[in-house]
Amino acid sequence: MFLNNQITKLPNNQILTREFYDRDPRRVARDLLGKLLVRRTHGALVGGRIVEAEAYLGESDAAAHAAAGQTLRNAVLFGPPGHAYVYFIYGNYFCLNVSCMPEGKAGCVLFRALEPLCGLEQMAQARALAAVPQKKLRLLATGPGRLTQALGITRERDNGKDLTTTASDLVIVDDGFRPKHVLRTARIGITKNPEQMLRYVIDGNAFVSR
DNA sequence: TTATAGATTGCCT
DNA sequence: GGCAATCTATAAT
Repeated sequence: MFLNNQITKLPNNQILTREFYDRDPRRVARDLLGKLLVRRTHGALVGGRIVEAEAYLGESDAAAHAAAGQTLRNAVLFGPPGHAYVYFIYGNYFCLNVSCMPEGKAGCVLFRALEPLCGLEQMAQARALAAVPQKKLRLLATGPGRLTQALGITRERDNGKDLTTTASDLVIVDDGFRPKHVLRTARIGITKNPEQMLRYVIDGNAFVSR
């Protein structure tokens, strides 16, 4: 069902604009569900549909990197909206966020899972998987660490990148898809401020983590 | 200068 | 279901 739904073209006019991200991260996270996150390198498209995302707020949110104020590491969060914030976690993985809110105000959305739609081979290769077994498609880009690995996202390569320009090789586009039902749950893996319902998932989608 | 916790994953029992 | 691996930012000595 996924393989015969592959994407071959990405019209530039469907790239989400800076205004889209210039809002409360909770609204942005909700609206990012169903959009496409795609890496385009020498003509090839690699990516899929966003099915899970988490909102991180500013100083009021103890779980957010911005909670302690601006540092060298989290500076992107305080910059203009629509830029990639990539950080290294647990000595092994990168996590991809997009900055929200106007310049000077922190806030972001963490991408947690994709439904793979294009470049499955490249993703499998990037994930060091020998093949793409139908039963294990979830292993390609479900989970924030797997997602970044599948798209080759690193801090050096992508941190601070503007995701709203046609020149960017990493973009988020609207192909018209609208999720039927969205669920809100607690965020995963955090210890501070765990009770807030800031994780957004497409209800019933098989590529949501857990 | 040293210690520790962390927005995870994969392998172990 | 439990836990080690591994790097970095930040807190503690």
